[in-house]
Amino acid sequence: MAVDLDDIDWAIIEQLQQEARISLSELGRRVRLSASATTERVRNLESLGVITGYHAVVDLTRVGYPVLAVVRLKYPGNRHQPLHRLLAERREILECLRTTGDDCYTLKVAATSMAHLEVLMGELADFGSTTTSVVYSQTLPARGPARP
Amino acid sequence: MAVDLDDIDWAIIEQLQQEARISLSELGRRVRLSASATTERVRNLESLGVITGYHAVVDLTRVGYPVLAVVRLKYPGNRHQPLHRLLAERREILECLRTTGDDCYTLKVAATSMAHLEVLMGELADFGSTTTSVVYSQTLPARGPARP
DNA sequence: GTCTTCTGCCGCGATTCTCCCGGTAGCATC
DNA sequence: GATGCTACCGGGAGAATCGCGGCAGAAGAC
Repeated sequence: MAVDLDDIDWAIIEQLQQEARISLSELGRRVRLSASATTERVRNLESLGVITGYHAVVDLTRVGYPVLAVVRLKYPGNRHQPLHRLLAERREILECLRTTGDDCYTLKVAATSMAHLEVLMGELADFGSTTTSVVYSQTLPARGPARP
Repeated sequence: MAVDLDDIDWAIIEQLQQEARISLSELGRRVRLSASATTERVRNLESLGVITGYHAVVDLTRVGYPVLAVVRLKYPGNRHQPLHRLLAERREILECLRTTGDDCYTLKVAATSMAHLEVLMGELADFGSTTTSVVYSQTLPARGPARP
């Protein structure tokens, strides 16, 4: 499952984690490789599934979602289909992790207001008992892994 | 704080959330605008702080971090500096949210093995009591917000 | 030793994109 | 109707991308 990556691969990954929109020639300059060799490396990392995508990140508050919450969902049954349907419909749910422990799922939810959050919590409560924590701040800007 | 965005801005945001490395001309084609107008809009979204960055996402397993965990940290004191230092040093900590409720912080941690996770948990336990849940799977690929 | 194959890199030319500019349509304001 | 303003378009210089052939070094066969 794990792919082995040399220093240059890691340098490429670090750069693209930070600034995904730099040109391949600029990236090549930074990792000291020609543009064509860099292109080949990047394509390779993509097709190996090491790099899974490139995403713009937006400021949730500035686009109208000032409320962010972490929800833990304790889900008694085994019937996961309806939850999956909700995840697909409700774009306010930004992330959903299935975990060990008492709380089967941990979700990250964005809301336009506390009233909106209340509505979303109502929908989630259909599936089991929830524990909600509102986020004060992102202490860390989300980031990717470094070389082990 | 919130910026008001029209349909075209949202179309641009949606496209760049999905595929951040498309060219500005291609983006322009998709949102039915000339390349130069598109460029101007994107620059504007960046300088308004709506778009905060572009990041490559990697497959954690394929780069050597097969273990992902969500850690809740109950932090009794008020002295947050040491934790901030740990966050800066330890790149295995991918995300850190400060939240309401009993557990002051919620972290996302990547580890190379359970043994490695154990070490990381030991370091976090210095700050307070922790609750760790290992992640089975990401039910949802992390995504950004849609138009409210 | 040397022949073959393979891998990773480079350089080149055709196409495409980016960047910066001036120009213009629409819409207020005076 | 003159003036500014905003958002857009088009054009041209320069840069980036893409696909190709070619080359150096390593590995393996004999």
